[in-house]
Parts: sequence; structure tokens; C-alpha cells
Amino acid sequence: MSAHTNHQADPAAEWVQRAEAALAAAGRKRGGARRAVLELLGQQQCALTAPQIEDALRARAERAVSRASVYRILEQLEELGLVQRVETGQAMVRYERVCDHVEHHHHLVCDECGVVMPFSDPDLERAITSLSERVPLAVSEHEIVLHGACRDCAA
Amino acid sequence: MSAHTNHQADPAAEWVQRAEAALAAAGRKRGGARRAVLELLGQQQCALTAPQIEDALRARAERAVSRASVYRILEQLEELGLVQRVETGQAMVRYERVCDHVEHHHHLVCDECGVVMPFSDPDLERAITSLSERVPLAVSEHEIVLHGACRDCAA
DNA sequence: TTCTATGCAAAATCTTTGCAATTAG
DNA sequence: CTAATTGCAAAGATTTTGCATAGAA
Repeated sequence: MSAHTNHQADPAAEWVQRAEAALAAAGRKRGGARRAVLELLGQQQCALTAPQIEDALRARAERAVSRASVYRILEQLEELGLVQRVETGQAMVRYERVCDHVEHHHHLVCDECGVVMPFSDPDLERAITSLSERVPLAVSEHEIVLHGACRDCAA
Repeated sequence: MSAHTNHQADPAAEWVQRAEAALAAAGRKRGGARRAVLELLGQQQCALTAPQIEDALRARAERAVSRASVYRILEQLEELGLVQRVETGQAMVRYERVCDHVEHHHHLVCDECGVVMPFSDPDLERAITSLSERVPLAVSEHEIVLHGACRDCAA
């Protein structure tokens, strides 16, 4: 496939578009602050904290978004299942876009330098799926975080 | 085995004792506030938040511990590997004692009522162990949280 | 005595809310 | 016109720090 400008091969653009459609379907109106947040999240490979989002947007200078709006927007996106919270054991909650099941991933956290990296593993997913049927909870989501020392810090 | 009062069959007492030994080995002196926190954590089956710990100790009336001390003590215990932080996706971090690998467990969180329950699964542990060797991180710990609706809430 | 343990209160963060002004539909 | 969106500032909550005192070794 060549350059079908609208038929996204690009997951970032795809997510932003899907998000805007979901928002519209939920009866929300468009706003500049939210679009800026969507674009930023769409470009990320991994989870960011709310302050990181606020700072990143301010740094871009193209569109600063107030703190309150960042939180309100993240809350909306979470409700619509477009964003998910990620707990890394660090001080703050992180947020990242929810992609198709295909891109489902978990996190590696370096407890020394704090870097957070994504990873995915089919075997682990299978174990979780199987386990989910045996616990006293109607499982809707799962989160896995591995802690340790990244290559740089372990050296 | 009958009542060998010192040869703990009881994991709670075992943990408290192990913790005190580790603290002594780390060159720390004994203090009433910390002993109270240790005893409380030793009795818990699952993770508590710092405010819950503070309140529980105040409620017992036997030994209230100041907020600052609760946090400082938890930090010390975490450094010594006696306590681990548990992120449940709820507002606050929770802390629980780290028991022998035997008692290693993870958490089920009901997103509706907030109840947190422990669970463990050998297959999952195997998957994690195997995975740990294939990621770019010297894995020291892992945390798994399943979210969903508990039986009461799902009803 | 000397270094750790604690409490209290103030400070630092992160997050949420109230309110008014703006803007999309 | 009506309801959603935003920003700003203030309020809330949790966690951390500074400082002085008490306590263990």
C-alpha cells in the first residue's frame, strides 16, 4: 500500500482519530486543549505522568494546557477507554493511550534511574488469560510491572 | 510439632522477628514507633496504605505513631526488602510485608468497591521467571494486579 | 556520649474543585 | 442559545523535610 493519506498505517494517527471519533460519539465538543493532549499521547511510545504531559505541552509552546485541563482530559479519556493508567511503583500515576489488543504491553521499570520501558510477551498473556478464569473476580484488565536495574544502571 | 514457643510456625511472628534482626544488622536502634508498625504489618494478610497504618495504630490506642514516622519507617523497611510497595491503581500506594518466596502473592482489585485481595499462581510465576531472563532489565521484583469486579459487585 | 528514632509542624507535590469566561454545535 | 471546554486560583490529600527532643547502645 502506498500513501493513502487517510488509511492510517501509522498507529499514532490512527489512535488520535479513533479517540476523536469516540469523543464525538460521546457527545463532546472539540477543544484545543484536548486536541493538544491527544496529539502528544498519540506520539508516545510509553506512559507519561500528568505533570510530564503538562510540561511537554508547555515546552512545545504551540499549545500550553492548564493543569486542571490535563487532569480533566485524562479522566475523560480513561472513561472512554482511550487511555489507561499505569502504576509503576514510582510516585505518580502514568497515563498512556490504549491501542488495539495487538499492541497490548506491560512495563519494565528501572528502580535506579526511573526509566520506564514497554515490553510484551505472548506466553505471559496466555498465563494471565488462563488465570483470569480461576480467580474470584470478573477480570477486566491486568497490569504487570517488572522492577530491576536497566542495562545502564546495572553496569 | 507442638508448642515450641520460639520456633515460629506463625508467619506473622516470623516476619516481625526477621525484620528486627535485619534492622539490627543494618545498625538501627529499636524504637517503639517502629515496633508498633512492624507488629501491625506482621498481622496483615494484605497491603495497607500509609494512612490506613497510621489510623490503625491510633485506633489501637496502645501506640499511636506520627505520620512522618510511618512514612520513614516504611521507607526503611522497603530499603531492607522487608516491605514492598503495591500499586493497585487506586489513589495511594500500599505497603505489605515481604514474606518468603513461598508466600509470594499478587493482587486482585475490585474497581467498584475497592477491595484488594491476594492471590498466587505457580504457572504465572513460571511465566514471569522465564520472561525475566529475556528482557533488558536485571529483574529484581515483579508486581501483577488484576482489575475487575469482585463477586459481590459483579452480582 | 553519640547516633538513631520520633513527633510536630511547615513545606512540597500531585490532584481536584469552584467559578467565570469562551467556544463549539 | 445551550452545553461542553478551559484557565486560574484555591482547596484537598498525600508524602517529605526541618528541627528539637527523647532514647538506645
